[in-house]
Amino acid sequence: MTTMDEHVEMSGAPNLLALENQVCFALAVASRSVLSLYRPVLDPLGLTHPQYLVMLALWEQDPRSVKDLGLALQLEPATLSPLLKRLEAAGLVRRERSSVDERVLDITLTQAGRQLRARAEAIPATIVSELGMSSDELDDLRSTLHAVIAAATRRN
Amino acid sequence: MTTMDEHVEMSGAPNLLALENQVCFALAVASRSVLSLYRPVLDPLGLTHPQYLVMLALWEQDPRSVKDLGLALQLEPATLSPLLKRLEAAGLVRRERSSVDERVLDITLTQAGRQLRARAEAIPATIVSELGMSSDELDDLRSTLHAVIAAATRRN
DNA sequence: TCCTATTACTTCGTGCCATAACTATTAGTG
DNA sequence: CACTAATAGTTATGGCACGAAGTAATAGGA
Repeated sequence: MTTMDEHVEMSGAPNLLALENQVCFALAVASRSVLSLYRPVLDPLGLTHPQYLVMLALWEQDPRSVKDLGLALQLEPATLSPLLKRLEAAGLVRRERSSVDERVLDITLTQAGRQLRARAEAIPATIVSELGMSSDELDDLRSTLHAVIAAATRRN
Repeated sequence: MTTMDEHVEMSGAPNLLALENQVCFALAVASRSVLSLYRPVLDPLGLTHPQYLVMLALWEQDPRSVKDLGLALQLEPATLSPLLKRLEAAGLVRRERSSVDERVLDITLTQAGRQLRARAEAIPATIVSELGMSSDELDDLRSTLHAVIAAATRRN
């Protein structure tokens, strides 16, 4: 038997190439549509969503190297490099070569960067309320997503 | 009580700003990591993942307008416009103004575009096998994602 | 009919994302 | 010690994504 929302042809054979049956499509749309909820919330803080994630990582630990941030956020250094320059231009972080290893760039929060955390505290609740989903549903979603991430990066 | 994979502080209060607790982060990483599985599979077809989704939409129905594709794929016309030009340059689609309404651009599959479908048939199974998740898990994931999409776009 | 509003698409600017090629520094080995 | 390999980050290129502004065509109302 097939699940309730799988698109099935008249013949009874599921169309494997039907857009609605693609998990990748659902993932892409879900990601874009949820992220778009953050735009109006992050705009007043002067952050994009990826920048917000970098700030979350730095609020957990600081300073951190570019490589370390890349591991935490699953982003290439080539993506982080210009992003961190924008955060520096916004006055939220400092970018300084490590004195013990000149290859490493220490990303440190500025005073303004640390203070921004207080304004960010309200964001998760705002988004959850806009989504209108229960914590149980969200917990379920998050653990399902973690399973997919594990599956997709197993052989990485 | 809290769920198994939620990050909780020593104090017992969950850190709402912890990276690992963010659904948006899990969504972004899951989307990127699953999409990255498609790259080596789509490369031989000369398609990027968004281009593949457009082809899926056109294989379901053709011709379609840019607006129609945008509704089906949840993409802005400003995103589709250059993407469709690249598909045209690749010889997969034709871009022609509708004769009944000159504002509308009819996107039509070329012979090569229709023929590409045969080579794409194998893709879903390939990806599912690489992911190594059961159909039940994938069905569950897809319906969960559809619920999130509905929640996030409710007020669109 | 004319004039305005709407619609469909395009263009522009900014930012994200990945791969590849490059520079500089450090580590490891003979 | 010198030479090579490995590591950290940057830059370049191509493509995706969105908002805002613009153009052309159509629809609707006075």
